[in-house]
Amino acid sequence: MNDKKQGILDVSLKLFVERGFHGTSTAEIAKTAGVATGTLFHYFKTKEELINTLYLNIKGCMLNDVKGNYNDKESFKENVKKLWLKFINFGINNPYKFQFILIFHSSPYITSLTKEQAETRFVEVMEIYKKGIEKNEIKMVYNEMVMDYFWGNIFGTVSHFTKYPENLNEKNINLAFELFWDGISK
Amino acid sequence: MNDKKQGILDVSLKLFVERGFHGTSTAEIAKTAGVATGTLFHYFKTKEELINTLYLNIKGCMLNDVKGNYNDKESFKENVKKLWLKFINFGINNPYKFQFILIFHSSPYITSLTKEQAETRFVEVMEIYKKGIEKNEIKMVYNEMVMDYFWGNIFGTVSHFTKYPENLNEKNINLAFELFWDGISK
Amino acid sequence: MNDKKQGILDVSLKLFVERGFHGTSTAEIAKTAGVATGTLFHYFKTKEELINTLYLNIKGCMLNDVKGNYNDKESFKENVKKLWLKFINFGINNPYKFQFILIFHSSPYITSLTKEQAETRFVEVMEIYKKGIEKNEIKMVYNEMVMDYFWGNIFGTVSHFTKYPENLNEKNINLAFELFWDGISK
Amino acid sequence: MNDKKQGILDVSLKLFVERGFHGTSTAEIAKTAGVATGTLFHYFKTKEELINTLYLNIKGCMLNDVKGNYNDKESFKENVKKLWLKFINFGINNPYKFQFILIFHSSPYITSLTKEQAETRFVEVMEIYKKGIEKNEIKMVYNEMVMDYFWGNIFGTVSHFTKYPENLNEKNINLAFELFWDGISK
DNA sequence: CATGAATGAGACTTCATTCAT
DNA sequence: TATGAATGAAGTCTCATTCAT
Repeated sequence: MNDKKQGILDVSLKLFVERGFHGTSTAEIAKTAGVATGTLFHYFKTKEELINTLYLNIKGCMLNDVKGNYNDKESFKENVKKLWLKFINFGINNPYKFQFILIFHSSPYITSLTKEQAETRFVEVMEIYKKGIEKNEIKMVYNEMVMDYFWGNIFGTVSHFTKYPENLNEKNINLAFELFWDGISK
Repeated sequence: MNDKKQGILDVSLKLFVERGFHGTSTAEIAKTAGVATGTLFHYFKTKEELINTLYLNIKGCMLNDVKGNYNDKESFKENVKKLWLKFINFGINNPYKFQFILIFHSSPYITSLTKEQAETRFVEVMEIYKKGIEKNEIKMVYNEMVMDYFWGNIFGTVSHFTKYPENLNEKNINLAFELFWDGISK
Repeated sequence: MNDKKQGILDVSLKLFVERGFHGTSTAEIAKTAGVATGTLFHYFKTKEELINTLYLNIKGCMLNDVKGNYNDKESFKENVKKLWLKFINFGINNPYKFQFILIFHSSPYITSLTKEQAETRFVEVMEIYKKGIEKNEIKMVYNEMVMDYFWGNIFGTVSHFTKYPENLNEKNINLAFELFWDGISK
Repeated sequence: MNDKKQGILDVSLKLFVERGFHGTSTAEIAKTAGVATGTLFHYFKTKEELINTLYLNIKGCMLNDVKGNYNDKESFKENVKKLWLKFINFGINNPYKFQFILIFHSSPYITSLTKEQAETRFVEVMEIYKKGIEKNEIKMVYNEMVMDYFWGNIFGTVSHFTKYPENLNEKNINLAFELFWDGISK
């Protein structure tokens, strides 16, 4: 992707998270990115197109960081932990992107088309839990509740280590995972 | 509190949650509340004072719904469950207020003074967990992590039942609590 | 005159001079005067009526301070000096009133009716210069030019002693008068 | 300078003089200048920046019209008369600019920085009077009083010829100068 | 007489977007 | 591609004035 286009996206991420959609002006995005306002509108027809592109971009980033196949040679718990860790790491290493997803997940500026596009590829990532039920390793809880338990925990854990970076170490990460695991495991 | 003032606050809650701070105009708040724009600014010097007042109000509501003393005649788990349930019920019965807290908890429009005022009274509510550690019923996890585990779970659980209201029944609530409890309990 | 009414007028004078007509709100006048906004409008139907009343008041003050009969026992110069001094003293002792007259003399908020009412009584004060021409003591200059020479000098002299109050003493006042007198006298 | 920017300044001068700072809306300035409101704020960040720029502009105009070197081949009186005339001509030919300076000279909208910038270059223009004292041609009056006598007279004289343009001719101008000259000369 | 809540027009300013260069 | 001057609708907030108490 073009340097200027990418620059605009990078700057937008930071500003949209810090000040919200309407709180960030296209003029400021352009200025911070070091381009003219006209240039911004050359790459993105409207401000909404910009934020929708950004949303897809970021969800794509997260997906890349998080995807991976189930490894039959390891235990189910190991497999779940790997996935959990990838999400946690993504959140810790990309706080702006993580926040962005949280904030704009249910915002009216992201069109339903965009949300749909972003969602489809995630479903397969979550298939892993079906294995857990098959293998009788996790509680008999319906899918949607597992998902929301998972997300709530990811959210809480990432928030925690972002707020208290001094607590971030392997021991505490493992501790946090145990809280999560003991919740869903049988 | 005055009728008109309260009307403005009620309308603001809905609109701020649905469209964000900058996405909601004072003109629209006033119009929806059935008062003149001047009246809004008669009660709140600025839009920021309005949202800060609203924030304190809503945190106050939540606190009222949630507070209560530890009952020594019941088990520790029972006590925790009661607190957890109060939060969940608050979230389910007041989805706008719950969302509002989530969205504006870390927004730049809420001053640090406001946040401070809102926070102080919450600390004591959470003291309950100290009992759990004393009684050796919950895992040896430091305070802040328990809190964030708790909040993440509340967030995930309320989100779940708000998204799928058809799943809301006693059985599922109990299920959700067991996920939470098995996570922190020894 | 009523205490509250007078208070409003006093406060208005100061604020109108410092911030201009539109720069001063009726709310601020009322607040500074220690009355409710409604009270202000009880005494003055509109903001314009207030400033017009004030204008007439102040011109009246100046006239009172300045009037006096020609004394045939003293020289013409003595008579002129007395008049000149009265104006200078009025300006120095009432800087706000003096400024107010300067500023609002040609403003659109003062109606022509008000100006007319204020002007009529001043004409006779100035009749003194006719004596000077009769007595052949001042230059053959037409009336309007004498008036404007006089006013320009009053303005310059008062401005001077207001800006540099440390220079205000009898010697310098006399000096200033000599500058004036040597200009018009033959 | 840009056409539109200059147009805005020209219109502002007229309106600020006729209706005052707060009495003139930016919308009206823009409309009268034939530009959009946004354009006004493209060139001037705020209404105050506009009036400050205007003030510096106008003081610069006056300075240009008025400056000139002392000519040793002519008498001191001739030199003073030339300076005096330049001010009078400026005032008569540019009544709006002259009024503007009078009105906004001591207004709170003009920042002290602006006033300072405008003042510095004027001091040297006035140095001429030092020659008069050296040459023993003018009265022994301290500097500041000469300046204020001068300004008062300029003000009075310009006001006069602006009010009564039918009196404006060489004879009356000379007459007015004699009033001034006889005042300060020995 | 006195109050101050309530009004809505209008003030200053910002902003997404366009278009000639 | 890239620019930034220009636009005018819309935003926040102020203000003179009214009126029920």
